[in-house]
Amino acid sequence: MTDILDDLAWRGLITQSTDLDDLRAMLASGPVTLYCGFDPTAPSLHVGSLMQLLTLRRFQQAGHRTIGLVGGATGLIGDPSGKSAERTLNSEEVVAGWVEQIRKQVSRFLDLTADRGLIVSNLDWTGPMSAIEFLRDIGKHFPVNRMLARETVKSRLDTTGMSYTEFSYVLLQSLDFLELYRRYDCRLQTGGNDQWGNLTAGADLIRRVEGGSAHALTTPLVTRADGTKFGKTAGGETYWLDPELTSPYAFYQFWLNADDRDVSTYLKYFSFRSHEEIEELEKATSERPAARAAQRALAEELTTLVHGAEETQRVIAASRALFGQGDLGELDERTLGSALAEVPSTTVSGPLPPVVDLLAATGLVGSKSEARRTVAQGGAYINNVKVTDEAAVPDQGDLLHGHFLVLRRGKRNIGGVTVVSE
RNA sequence: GGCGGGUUGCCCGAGUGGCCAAUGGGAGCGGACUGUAAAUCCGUCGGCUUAGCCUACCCAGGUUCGAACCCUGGACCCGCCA
Repeated sequence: MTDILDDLAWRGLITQSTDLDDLRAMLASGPVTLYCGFDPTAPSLHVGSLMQLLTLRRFQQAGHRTIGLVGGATGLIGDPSGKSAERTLNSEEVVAGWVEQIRKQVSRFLDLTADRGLIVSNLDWTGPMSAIEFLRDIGKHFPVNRMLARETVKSRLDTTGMSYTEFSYVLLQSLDFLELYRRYDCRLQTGGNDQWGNLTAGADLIRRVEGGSAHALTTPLVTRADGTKFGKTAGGETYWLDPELTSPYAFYQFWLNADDRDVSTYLKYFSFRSHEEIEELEKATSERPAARAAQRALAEELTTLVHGAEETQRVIAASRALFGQGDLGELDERTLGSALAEVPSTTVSGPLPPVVDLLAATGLVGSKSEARRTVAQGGAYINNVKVTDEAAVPDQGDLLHGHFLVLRRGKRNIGGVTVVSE
């Protein structure tokens, strides 16, 4: 088996780590228990969290024991890392609901059989703890002058300020590491690079309290060549892992549309393909970028990982059908119907409404005004035929197989209309 | 506590009684070029039952034929002094 650290390093997945030689020796001497935490700050994890999930998975595949921690407690407090302003607290009920969602998602990526991996919530040990206990046993090990020197705190002191609640966050996360060290002999915590301070604080606490040695390892912040935020739509919406929040089709398209300049980096970060296969794909990208072999491979692999093989085949088929060069009318009814089931759609019964209304109904545009504008600018299509009249109304003859319309806005936003009998 | 400044569309920011749905920039969107890529250029950018109407310039009142712009009260933010 290749050394896990060598693999991570090759993939560019190590940004910072505590004593690498020591960590390497530890990992080489036998299975190590490690963990990574996921705070319930939303009902779902997103593509950014994926990197952490997959890193845990890599460790697990290398024979180590992984713990996925769900932040039932920390999610109630709010991590100030990387945040420029105080966040509003979410209610306990809301967070409790999210904990369950996140727990399910994390479980998907880990092998939880035979003690190879487990899922915990930090509320289990933080909940029963008294304030006095917390302040005496944990707080005592955190000198305020050192806390104030932390980048997260410093930047906020000069600007928007920070509540005691968020100020204390690092203590809770450190307590988690200590607790997992005690319970499971957990020796390593991984996380995004913005977590470095939180991770090392935990390792320090373990040293102070237990005299033990524990490590921290961070992964890079994922960037995009065009400078926009990774994992967000152009409009700023997040790509979630939950199929209810981001459809598998949209998820697949997200990866498929990766910039040529980024795709090789993403393959290394996110794919489980071998180094050789990845190098092959890199070569393919530089030789025939238009074929987007790397993007296709990446999109297929990750969609499979997150949404399953079956769903992935459906979205690939849908993408192929809808973006194909051929006539949409030549697709058989079943293929077309399934393809449209994957994209934003609407159903109508009764007389067909104007194109403008249909565009708005599918969500392809935000308003009818926008729909009119799109038509006026020549960016609206029905069944791949440009719509030139703002008042256009499709007729029965436009319906494919008697009940489908394929709407398109711009180059790559496709929606569907299904006509049902009343 | 005292004095002063500010709050405008997704963001930044101009506008100080009618010509303002509101200059300009950014983001977004569409087009051209391509490869469902990038860069570039062009266009567009509150909503609607679209020659018109409705809603909007922190909130609530008022003055006026007419207010984002004037007056009164309120909320929030930011400087300087203490």
